[in-house]
Amino acid sequence: MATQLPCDGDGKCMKCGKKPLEEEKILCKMCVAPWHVECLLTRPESMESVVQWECPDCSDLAGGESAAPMVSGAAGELIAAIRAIEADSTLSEQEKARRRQQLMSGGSAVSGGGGGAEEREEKAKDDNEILAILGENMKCSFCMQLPDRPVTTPCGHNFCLKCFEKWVGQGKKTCAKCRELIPAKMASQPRINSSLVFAIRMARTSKTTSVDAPRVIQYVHNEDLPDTAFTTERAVRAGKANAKSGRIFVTIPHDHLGPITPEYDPVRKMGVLVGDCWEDRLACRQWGAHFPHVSGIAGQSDYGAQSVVLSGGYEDDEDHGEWFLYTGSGGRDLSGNKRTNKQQSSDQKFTSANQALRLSCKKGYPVRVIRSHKEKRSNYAPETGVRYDGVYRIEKCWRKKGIQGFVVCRYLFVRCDNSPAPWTSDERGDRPRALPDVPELKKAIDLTERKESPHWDFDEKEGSWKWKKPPPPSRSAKEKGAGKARSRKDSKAKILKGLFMNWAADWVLYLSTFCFPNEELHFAEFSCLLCRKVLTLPITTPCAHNFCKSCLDGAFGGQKFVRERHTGGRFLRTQKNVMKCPACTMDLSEFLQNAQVNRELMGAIESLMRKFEEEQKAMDGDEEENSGAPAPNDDEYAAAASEDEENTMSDSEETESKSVKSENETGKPGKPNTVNGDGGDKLEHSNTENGDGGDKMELSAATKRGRKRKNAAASGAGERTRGRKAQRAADEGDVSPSSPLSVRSDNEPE
DNA sequence: GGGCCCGCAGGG
DNA sequence: CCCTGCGGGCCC
Repeated sequence: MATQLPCDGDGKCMKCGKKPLEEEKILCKMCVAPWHVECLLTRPESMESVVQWECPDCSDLAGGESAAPMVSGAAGELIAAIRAIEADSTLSEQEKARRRQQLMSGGSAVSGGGGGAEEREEKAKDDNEILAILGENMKCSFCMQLPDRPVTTPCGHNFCLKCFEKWVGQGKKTCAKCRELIPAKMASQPRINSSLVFAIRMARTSKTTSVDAPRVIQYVHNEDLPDTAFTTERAVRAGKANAKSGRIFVTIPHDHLGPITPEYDPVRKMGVLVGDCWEDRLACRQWGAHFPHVSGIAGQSDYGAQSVVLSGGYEDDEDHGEWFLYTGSGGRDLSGNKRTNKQQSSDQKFTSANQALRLSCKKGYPVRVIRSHKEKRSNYAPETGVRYDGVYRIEKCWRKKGIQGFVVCRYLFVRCDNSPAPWTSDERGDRPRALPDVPELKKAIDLTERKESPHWDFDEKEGSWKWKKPPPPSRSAKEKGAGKARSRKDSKAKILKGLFMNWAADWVLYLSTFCFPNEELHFAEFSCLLCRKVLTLPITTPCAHNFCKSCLDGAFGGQKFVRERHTGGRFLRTQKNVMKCPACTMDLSEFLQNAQVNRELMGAIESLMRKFEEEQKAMDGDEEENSGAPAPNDDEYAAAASEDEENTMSDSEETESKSVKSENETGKPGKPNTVNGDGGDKLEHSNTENGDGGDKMELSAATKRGRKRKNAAASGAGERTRGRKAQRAADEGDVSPSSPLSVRSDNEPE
């Protein structure tokens, strides 16, 4: 087994030497050491396994098969001690973490503790301790509070964004705490440190939740998935410049306004949560947050706008987090087959997308807002990828002369979401706020303000934002169903290729497409809400959530149903231990005392499973028996070439049945294609890596007429210029000249 | 890091 | 059908 190494004290990966971002690191649950995910031979497969992840050193030691060479005897003892903490079922996860850390930093492990009487107080004390520790280490040196919108200097000191900006604004160039020089870039473009936001928020939540019901339970989940690599089983699809979109996971109609709530989310059953991140626009699209692939505005001029992306495409944009000024689209010269152009060349008007935004302004509709890492001038943009930041209302819109001298449409967006923004450690969402002062309004032309009362508004009684007037009915005929979006025309192999059958969502998609096309299959019935895989020994709670028995056992590992209490000599009545359903707030302690496996459900699943296996076997036959080792780059699951409905001429003959050969050329040094090293004996969750080698991406077979632009001819050869990659491939003799790109088919290449 | 290119998706 | 578009990979 190749040696694997963690990150060193400076945060540098000892394997590749790079300094991974926070989100590219994973912490071992045993020794709390950070590891660079990219350099791991085997990556965790799911969120759950991220939380439960053990580094190669610790797991090697545990397995006892081959002790990792760099773990000394002393370290072995340390790990044993950590294991003891880990095994102590009387400790909360938090307490375990605390003790692990104590151990790592040289303190001695606190012995188990009997879990009895003062548990609650003890816990509260711990939580305060966490807050205290947090406060010590990262108080803003200016206001001496836990930083609001924390920014972190390279020297590792934390400040409120506002305080920091003030400091820098005074011309200071060194860290207020250690006098280390602040790099100019950081000084001018500080970014919110989201890990810190998370840490502060967690500390605050744990403090409040120890007393009462968790208010921000959604945030726990939410923050569970900011890392693009692990957010969802399929969201990680490596984006390709010209790729087709993957399947849409949510069931909202295309013109859905407002937040995407759980009922539209058969996969996670959570909806799209504020703070959800994706690697790119394609993945974001798959969750319905913003459908257009390139366009920054989703909307229809006579209906309203669904969403916008802040991506730095227009220099007039101005981002203040809770509110921002957005620029309309258009006014640019896109000739020469361009999709974007930094240069304005004409005035923008309130038409199409711009008009859609204006309509949403007038009606007071909520607009979903996505921020992209490409927006470099904003403090609030994510470091990587794109992020859903909740809904905003457009309070005013107008036109003005933009920076480049042409008139642009302007929109004042103000946040109005029930969940706090990703950059605050608030526990609550927005309250109605006064409109900001916008100096440029003085020079506004065509100012539009809302006259009627807004459809989406704050309900004082409920203390939350909601539809005060019903949203306009969807006009979108087809709803994107997670299961139904696929047509029967798709080859089974093609679908299967992208799926991982342990995941109930994928499994249900497969079943509902091929085995039970006429049945309504739901995700929930088959998936464990904890492991998200197909239920084994399912238990259905009174609140109608399903879990594997083992997962549920694990969730409440060893907790007692009642607590004995006594003060001094007096015994008090035993107190019920509250055991909340992992999916909602219902107390399951009663139920769990006699929880029974849902035999009927199990039977149903088993028979479905049988059916599935039959289908699969049949298919394996068709596919000439090639399902052995899951080679990361295998092409055998290639798909029927064209499924383009819009292609009226069935020119599939033109799409030669040729697969681009992939001898696993390992790509260029910079980009490891196949991380999965040894395939191992179990199926890898390999869709992240495997489809990734550019040539192997499935692309639409027929290339349509090239784009007919006014002066398209000026762009080059009279006939459509072939893509460079195709050109290169052709040069290598891999692709016949008539076939544009890697066309794939069910057949093996001759 | 800037420029070029182009399949896709959606509006009208 | 035609037009537009705050992408993203790749080459220079």
